[in-house]
Amino acid sequence: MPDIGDLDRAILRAWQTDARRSLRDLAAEVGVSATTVHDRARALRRRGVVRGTSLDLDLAQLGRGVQALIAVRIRPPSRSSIEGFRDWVSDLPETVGVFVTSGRSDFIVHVAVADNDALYAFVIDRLTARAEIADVETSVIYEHRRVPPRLDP
Amino acid sequence: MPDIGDLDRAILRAWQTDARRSLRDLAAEVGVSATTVHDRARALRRRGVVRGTSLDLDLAQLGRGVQALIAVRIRPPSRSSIEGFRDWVSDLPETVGVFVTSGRSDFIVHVAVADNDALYAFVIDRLTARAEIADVETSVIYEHRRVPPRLDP
DNA sequence: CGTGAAAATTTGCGGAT
DNA sequence: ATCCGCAAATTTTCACG
Repeated sequence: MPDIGDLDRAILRAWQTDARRSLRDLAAEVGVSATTVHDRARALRRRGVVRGTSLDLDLAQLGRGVQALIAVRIRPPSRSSIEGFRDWVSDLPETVGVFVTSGRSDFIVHVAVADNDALYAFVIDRLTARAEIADVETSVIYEHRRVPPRLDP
Repeated sequence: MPDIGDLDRAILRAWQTDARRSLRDLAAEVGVSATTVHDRARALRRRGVVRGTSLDLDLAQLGRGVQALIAVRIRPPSRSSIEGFRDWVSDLPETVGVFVTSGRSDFIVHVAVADNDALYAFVIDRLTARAEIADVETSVIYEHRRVPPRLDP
């Protein structure tokens, strides 16, 4: 588990602000050549440090103005139940994220739906159709901020 | 609030799989010219449908192998308390996401730290230093999946 | 890690439907 | 209002030192 290099960190820090920034731009910011950034970026991808690049979308403008976190408790909390539910819920069209957690609940499911009616329907029609669900608790999201992870040198 | 067009949806659907895909590539997949994709992509950015592009990082490889969701209850839950805490917690180096929610808690804070000791220190040293915190409940994240929002035609 | 050159992409402009 | 072709500017990519 060798620590990641300082140059890689600097590249990621600059790259993180905009996944589409040009290598040339990144190179100028971190003070190396574009080729070096190219090589490092490729290596970071290959090693899986950079898993991919994604779009930050305004879901409200895409017809899904209501988001919620739904805490779910599964019974029994066995591997097969956990993995089965995880895979099933990941593929629902409403789901935008799934956390498998310790504590009061086994899952926190992050969903985005059209409106409150759709949220209610999701919880009482789709979720509770699964026999392994022991308990559900819904929290509406008023605001959600993603914070770019701070990468200190 | 006019609904977004079918072409825009198709572009976003293709673009979403990799924010760095070339316009040419996207154009080939959706069946229009690269210029059109360019124009649409720019318009989507300008309108804020696409807020930005981000890197999907493996935080474990960056020395932050433990993630958690921390439910926080604030007293009083007034606008100034809520916004004050939100802004403060957003800027902590451990924070990678902040949800402002209804329900049992006012916030769900998503953090990534080096190890369990760092998590414990974060909760009992940093968080509870804020006078407005009434209650905290920590859930360790065993697994976290981000799901690209499904954009149906 | 860098240089240099070739290949590919992005981007602005004008024009067609 | 939408979409495309074209060509210049820029960026990515690779062989080599």
